[in-house]
Amino acid sequence: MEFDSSSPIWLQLVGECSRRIVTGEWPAGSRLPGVRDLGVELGVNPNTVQRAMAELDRQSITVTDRTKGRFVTDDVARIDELRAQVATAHADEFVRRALGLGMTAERAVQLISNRWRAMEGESA
Amino acid sequence: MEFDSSSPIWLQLVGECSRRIVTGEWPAGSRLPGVRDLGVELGVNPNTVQRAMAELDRQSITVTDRTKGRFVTDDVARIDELRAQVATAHADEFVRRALGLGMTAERAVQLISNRWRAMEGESA
Amino acid sequence: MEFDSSSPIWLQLVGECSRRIVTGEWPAGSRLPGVRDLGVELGVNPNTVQRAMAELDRQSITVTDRTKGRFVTDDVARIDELRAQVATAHADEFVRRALGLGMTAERAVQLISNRWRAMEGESA
Amino acid sequence: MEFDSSSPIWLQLVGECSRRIVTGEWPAGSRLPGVRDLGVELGVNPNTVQRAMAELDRQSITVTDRTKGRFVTDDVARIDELRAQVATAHADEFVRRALGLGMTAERAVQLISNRWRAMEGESA
DNA sequence: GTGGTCTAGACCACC
DNA sequence: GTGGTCTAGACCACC
Repeated sequence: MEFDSSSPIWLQLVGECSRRIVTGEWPAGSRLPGVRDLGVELGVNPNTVQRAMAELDRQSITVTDRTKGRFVTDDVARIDELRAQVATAHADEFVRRALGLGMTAERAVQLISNRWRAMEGESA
Repeated sequence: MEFDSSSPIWLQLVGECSRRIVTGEWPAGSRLPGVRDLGVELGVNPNTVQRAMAELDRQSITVTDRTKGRFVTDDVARIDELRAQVATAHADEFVRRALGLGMTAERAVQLISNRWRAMEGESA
Repeated sequence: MEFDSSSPIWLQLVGECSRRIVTGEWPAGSRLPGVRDLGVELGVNPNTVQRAMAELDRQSITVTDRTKGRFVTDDVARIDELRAQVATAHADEFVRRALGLGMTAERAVQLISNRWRAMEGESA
Repeated sequence: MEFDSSSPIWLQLVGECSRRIVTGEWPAGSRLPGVRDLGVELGVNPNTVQRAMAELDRQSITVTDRTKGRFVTDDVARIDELRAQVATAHADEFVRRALGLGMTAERAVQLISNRWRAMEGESA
């Protein structure tokens, strides 16, 4: 994974883990890798991973059992909520760029529709 | 500017310059900074800038006068075309992510519509 | 190989490689020498060879496998197209010279016919 | 002017001067530049120029008056003959290349015809 | 091993 | 001054 200098690495890690959870890469209720393993995989210090994990716990996205490890929440409503947040963030990024290009809302919606059909066709 | 290792720096420079042109930051017909100045601004070697500029020239996005410098094309139709390409790339990125989140086309379009109203309100 | 200063070496290399391909010296689908070997053979820097090779790739005259090397396209239609381009360039050079000598089209065509018979006889 | 190492420079100079004479750049009967001036213009030693001039004299393409200088022959028949030699050399080069590309005589003649019309149109 | 990228620095043409 | 080219050499990914 690539990090940029626009925000703290631990915050970027929160985003990356959220992405894995809402895409189902890390399913509800599944066990997360340990902080040391994650640190090695992502090339960051375990302490930095720990700080990101603490934030996920705080947001009830993950829960920690001191003896068994850390797990994705099994509260699917919480995951749905997180997925909505992630989706909104993606939408906001697109809208911000489209506004920068001087597009109208109608044109933006039309473009998304067209590209959706095109990309759905590709993968089908 | 931040570069990642997913693609060559010169290609990322092509993208960055295209962005500046289609957003009007570098207007049609305006003079670009010299390759040496751009190199300093972006923290890369002038030769790498040169390689990106050669690609812009090749795509008729810019034109070069060996002695006066390099200029954004004054062919606004070409810039419109480029803007459409950039918009499509942004749309594709959103669609790809939305598909990864398991969204439907209807939901995606609705989300863009909602966020457009929200962000338009912000900037207004 | 001899280079002149009328055009960049990398462009002259594109021409030389095209010539080898359309004459069958480098057959369709065959592997090209590596950029380092070609550099030694032609007496130029491997980077300059690389620049020429990139242009051949861009024009789909060659295709590159990062680990196996670079190959002449096996698309014979593409090679036929290139051969036609090279032939036109040769014809243009002759016509330009003939015009400079004040020849008429009829005389030029007659001369080519006569010389063709003469040279065909030589090689036969 | 560019020289290559395939033949002696004085011989290449003979060719260059012949070219200037048959194209009318140096008209029949006109005075040639001195060997020192030509040496400077072409970047070669005056002795080398002298050797080329001697060959032109020998072929009766030029005539030398010890006191007035060297002149293009005013024998237009000799210039016509030279022009025919130059034209044949150009034709031979084209034919040799066309044979290398595997063309037929018919195709070669047709190509010259087509390109003649195209280039005549351009300059018209 | 293969090709691809980047840097540093020299040199060139053109004005 | 401007951009364009070339070289030398390091380093990378991929296998």
